[in-house]
Amino acid sequence: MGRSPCCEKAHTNKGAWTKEEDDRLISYIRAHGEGCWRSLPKAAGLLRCGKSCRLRWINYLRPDLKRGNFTEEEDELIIKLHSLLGNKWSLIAGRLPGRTDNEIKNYWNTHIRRKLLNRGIDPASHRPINEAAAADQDAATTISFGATVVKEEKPSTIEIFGGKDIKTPPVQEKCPDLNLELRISPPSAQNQPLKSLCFSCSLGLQNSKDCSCRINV
DNA sequence: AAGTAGTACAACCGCACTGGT
DNA sequence: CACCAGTGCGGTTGTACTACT
Repeated sequence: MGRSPCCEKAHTNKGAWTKEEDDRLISYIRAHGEGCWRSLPKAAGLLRCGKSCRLRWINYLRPDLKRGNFTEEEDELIIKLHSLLGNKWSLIAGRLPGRTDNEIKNYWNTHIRRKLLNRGIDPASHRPINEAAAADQDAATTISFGATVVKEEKPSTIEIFGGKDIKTPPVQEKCPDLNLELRISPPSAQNQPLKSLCFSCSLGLQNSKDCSCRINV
């Protein structure tokens, strides 16, 4: 049995949003707030599916969005976060106020990828391109993922970013040279007094090779 | 000026996850 | 426990714009 479609496609608009549609969406959300995207289009008088409304609002219409070019600092932060998190665009966006996952994803694919390639760095692994190619060959024959070999069959839940749970995949697929052995511990263990944290630790990646504060030592 | 290639980004699609029943 | 609806995420596509020939 298949999942029912998210909307009645025969009666929905697709493609670029018009100014009038934007205005309708903005005024509806201002009046009623976000939530219940499925029923929103009908209530707002929009011939769009809820998904489309949500995307338009989150990626384009939200008042707290920072439009315009990325700064050099933002570039470096994205690269750093990507090396730690992989293609977890929503998590990366969470560390960049005013930026959306879609925006960062697009920016990565159009600008940063090229920038890293020009530096001779493989954008997927964040290793020098020669080394990354060699690692790829290894992976093709041994199915090894470098320093981190994940044996568990089922995903486990880890907590990072102030309480948001994410699932780790059963296979570690990104940044093979990074130790992403994330701390899984009862809440009591997380209530250690806070030292001043380095960048990696502030992300919940205490055992990362990038850790400079050695909080766990 | 016209045609073509490259780039940037908005939007769509499909799948996974979550919570309610 | 299974099922389902709603939502969120990541990958991909479509298209407008710009640069180049």
